[in-house]
This record gives sequence, structure tokens and C-alpha cells, in this order.
Amino acid sequence: MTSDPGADGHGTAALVRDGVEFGERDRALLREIERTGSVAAASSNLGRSRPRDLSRIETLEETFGELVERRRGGSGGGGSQLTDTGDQLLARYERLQVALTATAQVPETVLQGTVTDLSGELAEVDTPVGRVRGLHDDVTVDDQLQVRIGADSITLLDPGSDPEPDATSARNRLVGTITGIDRGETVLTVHVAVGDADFQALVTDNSAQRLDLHENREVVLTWKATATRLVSESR
Amino acid sequence: MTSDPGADGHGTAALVRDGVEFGERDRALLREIERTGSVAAASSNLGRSRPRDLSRIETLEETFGELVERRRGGSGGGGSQLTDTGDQLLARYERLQVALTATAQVPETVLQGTVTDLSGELAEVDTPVGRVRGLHDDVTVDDQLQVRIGADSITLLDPGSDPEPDATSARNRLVGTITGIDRGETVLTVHVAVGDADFQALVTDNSAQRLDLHENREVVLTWKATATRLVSESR
DNA sequence: AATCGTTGTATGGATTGAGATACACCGGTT
DNA sequence: AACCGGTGTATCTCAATCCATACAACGATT
Repeated sequence: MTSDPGADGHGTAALVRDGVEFGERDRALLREIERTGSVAAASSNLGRSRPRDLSRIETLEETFGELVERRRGGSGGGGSQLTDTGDQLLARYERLQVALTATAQVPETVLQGTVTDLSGELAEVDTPVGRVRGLHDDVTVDDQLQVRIGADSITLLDPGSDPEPDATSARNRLVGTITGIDRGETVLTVHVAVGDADFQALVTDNSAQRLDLHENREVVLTWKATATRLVSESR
Repeated sequence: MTSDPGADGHGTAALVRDGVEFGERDRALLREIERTGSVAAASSNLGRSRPRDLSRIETLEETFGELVERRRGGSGGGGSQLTDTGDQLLARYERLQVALTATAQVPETVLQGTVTDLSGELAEVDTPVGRVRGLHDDVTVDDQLQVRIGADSITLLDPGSDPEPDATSARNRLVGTITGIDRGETVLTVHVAVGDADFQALVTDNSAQRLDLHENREVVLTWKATATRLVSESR
């Protein structure tokens, strides 16, 4: 039952399949090959060993499929270009890296909870602030777990103009009190106390003004069940 | 201007600081130390070399601060326990790993765009589907970039009951047509065409029924600017 | 004082990753 | 045929990582 401060240092991702890791070095190589059209030029530009890089591509290809189409001789002496598979692998990798960077920059509210109900990919969890719904992976009723909610998922509403949701809505909804506002340039981090829990929501300057957000003000927090991560503690 | 299919293989994270990477092996070690209260037992249980693990802890500590308080002699012969710093580092690492796992499971809509306006952490981007607002890092006007929107960020609304937002709202809002619905057990992936762009939104069964979502139906998509990632292409 | 079970330290060996160097092969161009 | 500039292959060396083994030191307990 805490809010998680931003990361110290940065995160780096790797895409793993059958024990082979596609990481930042590999990304850089493929991008440079794409740019130059040549493994030789790419390796040279990156200050790396061409035979080593060629060997590395082969290792990656054994696991991820053909990534680079290499041509020997011909006009220009030969050359290389990324395959569609190579493009897709890069896109996947870069997506992971973006997610890491975003995570590091966005506060997260973490609650402890107990699973009370399962319904497909969704689970209902009893937490100190009440019932919360979220996406789970392989939990069972009575499991202890963490509820993780990114500050960029939470929408703040004026209690007066918030329509009470009907019972079929899968949005989580709580009422809390603003305990502080950290100002960025045009994005604010709003701290909201709900019981003993400290929620954090990212809000734009415009929205904060429209809603007249200030300390001690009561607000409604809503966020989608599908944006709520339920994480088993038995890792 | 595409939707990004789910990842193949899984992602793995590392927390990097001053060239030192805290990764999965390190996490497992710290968690086992926490559980057993002993480096010796942890190493043994993990089938690893104790001197090596002790050396590894020292390396990590040079960069991340004191992670494990080690005691030599005394009752029980000695023992070890995680420091607060160790706890926090683990929390940070695990948060990254959760983000990766979530990313791998949630479709993402990716649009190409050009920066038209900057306002603090927010930028406005001209895309094929219109103006989109999102969080950026260090872009300038006229930059080409990618707009990334997770399917778990998008809320679908009935056009008839959607209040038109006033101009100060920082929510992105588009109108589209449902082109397909992929059914999970209780969470659906709804494909929505907006012009030539294919958006994907995660929606619960309950919400889909309440909104009567089906193919060819017109819907409103909204999502927060703060949940929109703007990614430079010059990486 | 001896014993216990932990941490602390040193040494050696194996494996893997990665750079440096050299030669071979290819197909288009001159 | 010779040349060009790429890919393909082989060999060597070095550094980093990590396991195995052994001995030393510590403080509580007997």
C-alpha cells in the first residue's frame, strides 16, 4: 500500500526466445544495417568486428527467423537489407524499450490485495480501499497479490458532475481527497488519499484548471479494469 | 499507421546504472536471500557459487548502494537480510518486469506523426487521423515521430451518449467504426477503423454488452494525453 | 576451549562473447 | 581478365562471467 517512486537509473529491455536474447546491441546493429545497406559498413560504423556481427546475426536467425537478407557480389559488390521479420522484431523490441522508458517516468500506485473472484482474464481483488478489478495471469481465489495502477491510467473527476456508474461498468471508481500536487511544466502529479492509500494520477494543466484541483479537495478517481495489473507475489 | 501484434517470446528487463545491470539473476538471488536469511543458503538453493554471489552483491552495491546487510558469527552463525535500499531496488526492477509482461500482452496502436506544437511535457502531433496529444521526451516542432497508444488506455463510448468535450479537455477523441472483435474469455480486443488507421481497444465483456458493440457500429474512442507515448524516430 | 554455521577471501578452471586479422568467394563493371 | 566492394569463413587473443574448491574469521552456544 504505497506509491512507487520513479526509478533510479534506466531500464533496458531484451526480447528472449529459446534462451537467445535480442538486446540493445542487436537493435543498434540491425538499425545500422538498415541505414547503410551493408553489414560491413554497419560493423565498421559501430566500431565492431564484422565476422563477429555476421556470426551474431546467424545466431539470432536460428531463433527469430531470417532477419537480414545478405547478397554477395553484384552491383555495389553485395549488400544487405532487413527482412520483414527483421523489421517486426525491431518493432517488438523497440516497443518494449518504450514501455520501460515510460514506466520509469510514470508513478505507480501499488496496493496489496486478496483475490475474491475470477472471471476469465479479469479478477476482483479485495484491497484496503475496497474492491478493485484488473487483469491477472494465473491467480486463484484467496491469492495474495499486488494491484498496480499507473498514474497515467487514472482519470480524476469532479464528484458533482460524475455520473454514478451502473453496476455493469468495469471501471474502478473511488472517492478520495487531494493531498498534494507536484507541478511539472504542463503535466501534474496529483496525490489523492483514499483511506490510508496514496494514489497518484497524471493530469494535464488544462484538466487541473478545468477541475479546479487543489489540496483538500474531494475528487473521484476512475480507471479501467483493463489498465489494472494484478501481480502474483509468489514469483 | 499499423497495429502492433503481440510479442513473440517474452521480454526481460534490466535496471542499468553506471554500466552495471541489475537483472533477473540478481533479482532471484536477492529474493532467495530475503527468504532464507542467508547468502550461503540462497546460493546453494539456486545452484550457484557462493563466492561468486558474494562478489556479485559487492559489485551491485558499489553502484546501487547497500543492498544486503551481512552478519558474521553470532546466533545462527551469522546471516543476511535485505536493506531498505535492497527492497526498493527489487521493487523497481519488478515493476519494470511487470510493465514488460503487460506490454507483451496488450496490443498497441502505432501512428506516424509530425510535431506541430509543444507545451511542456505535452506535444501536439499531426497524424493521418487528426491531431493527437501525448507525452514526449525532447522533441521539437516538425519532428517525425511515432504515436503509441496501448489498447488498455482506450475507452469506447456510444456516440449518442458521449458529451462533446470542451476545448480545454486534454483527452484525445476520435470517431471510428468497429471492424472486428477478438473475443477472449471476459476481455475483448475491439478493432476500430478511423480513416485508414486500425485502432485496438481492450474492453471487458460487461462493457461490450452495455455498449452493444458489434461490427460496423460507430463508436467514439477517447484516451488520455498522459497515456499517449510520443516516440522520436531518430533513435 | 571446542563446535557450529554463517560470512569473507583466494585460487583455479571453464565457457562465452567479442575484437583483430587474414584469406576466399561472388557478381557486376570496366 | 582485372578490379571492386560486398559477404563468407577461419583463426587467434583477450576479457568477462561464473562455478568449484579450500581455507580463514566471526560471535554465539555448549
